[in-house]
Amino acid sequence: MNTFDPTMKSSRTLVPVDVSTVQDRVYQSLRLGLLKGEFLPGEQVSIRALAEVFGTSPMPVREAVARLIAERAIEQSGPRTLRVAPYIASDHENYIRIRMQLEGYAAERAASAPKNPAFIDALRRHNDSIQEALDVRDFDAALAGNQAFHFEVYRAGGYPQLLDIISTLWLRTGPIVASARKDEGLFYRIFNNGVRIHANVIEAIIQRDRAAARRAINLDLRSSHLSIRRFYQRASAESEV
Amino acid sequence: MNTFDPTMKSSRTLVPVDVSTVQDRVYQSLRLGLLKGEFLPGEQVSIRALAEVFGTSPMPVREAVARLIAERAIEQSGPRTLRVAPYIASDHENYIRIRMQLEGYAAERAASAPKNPAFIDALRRHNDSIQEALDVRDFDAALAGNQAFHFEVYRAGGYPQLLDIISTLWLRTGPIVASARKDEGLFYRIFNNGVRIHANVIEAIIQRDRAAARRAINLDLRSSHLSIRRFYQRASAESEV
DNA sequence: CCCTGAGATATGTGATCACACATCTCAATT
DNA sequence: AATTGAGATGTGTGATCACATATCTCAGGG
Repeated sequence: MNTFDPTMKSSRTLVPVDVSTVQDRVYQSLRLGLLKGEFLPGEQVSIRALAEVFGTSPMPVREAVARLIAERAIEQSGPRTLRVAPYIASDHENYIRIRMQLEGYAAERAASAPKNPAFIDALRRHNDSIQEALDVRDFDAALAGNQAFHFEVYRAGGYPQLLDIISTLWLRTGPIVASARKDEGLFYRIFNNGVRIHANVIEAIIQRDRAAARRAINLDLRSSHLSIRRFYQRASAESEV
Repeated sequence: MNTFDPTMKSSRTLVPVDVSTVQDRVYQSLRLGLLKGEFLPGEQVSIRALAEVFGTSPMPVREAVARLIAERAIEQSGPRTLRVAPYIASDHENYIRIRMQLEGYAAERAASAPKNPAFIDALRRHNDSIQEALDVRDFDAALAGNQAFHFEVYRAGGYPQLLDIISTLWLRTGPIVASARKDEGLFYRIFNNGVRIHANVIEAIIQRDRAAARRAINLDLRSSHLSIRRFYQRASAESEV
């Protein structure tokens, strides 16, 4: 009798189906939304409301939110209230310090990793895409390009575990950076400055200069941090008037 | 009419009651169990079984486990199976590298932080407690002493966010280190060696020598890592016989 | 005018049920 | 003897319900 031969599958069009769970997809969706700046720092979120948006029961959202709480991207601000991690100047500065350690380390390793021409091309392409996005005031694309550039570097220098931790840290600071869009001038300055610094990162990697690569990445983090801090200082000063 | 004056509470015995949720307590309990080595790396866990142990419904355990999954302390090894993160040599080495960056950084900062006599005393006391525990072969106490020593250092040099991330990393490597108890000789050697290295850490902190503090902490991590790797290599070689 | 407290509303939390499915056991088939 | 597949069992997953309580609104009393 003819039986199904799994080794034949390459000659068929059958392909593995998606086996992910609802909570996984909700989690990924929330994660992406946080990175894209669709949530404001400190914004209150509700499990039921999110469930309605996703068209699911509250159950999968609960699980996804529990994971985001563990990653400190969402926090419990009261006994029965959840919110996106707010901007707190001192906390944010501390996170930047940690990111400088880890992302600087990853950049160092990227600089000393075996060179690959396609890799350098990719870095240039990502950096150019930021500039192009800025030219047409497409801030979503600028954010995406910035993220792509950084993770291209870290992927080259980091192992999966390092990348994973760095991702978690981006998840925490993501809404904060993204909220800089509120001030178009500020946003433009941050990322315009970033493009120049990224060029230094690329140069350091080409030269295999570990220390310079770390310095450049750290400068990128620090300078955008300072701009954002000024932004929030000004914003809180205005709100007090 | 006499009304209740909350400012009087200091003269009464009334004290805030525990408002933590069940899932919080379950989470803390699981976390402590992982750090104390009550779970083996790769050990399968079941939500329902844990719920029965805790005397709750599966619900709070689900939430707690979701958080531990996000912290990579527990992982989904299959569609409907959960297990404690197993020992995988290359993964563990990567985590050690990350820990060297972060814990080394925290140690550096501890060395340059303003000196406090009570702090040095606490370090010595913790380190002595490890030695005393080893003398009577009390491995639980040795593990606890080691953890207390390290976090005393990190608390002095780290801010809450750094401490938090380091804690998460300990949660992942906790069961692995704790499992070294299976080989009493190995365990004794690791921690006996650790006590000597800790003395160097203390000395570096007293001397305010940042580089030496980082080196000593990194040596501690690396040497115990190498011992554990040998332990697992031997164990897997035996199991193949 | 300020404070109190009742009532309405919305929230996370926990329990319970139903379900799909991975895994194992073991007898029937080839 | 090896392989198949039915059945039992245990698992995470998702939906639903019940509940305590935080927050807000607003009328009543000081």
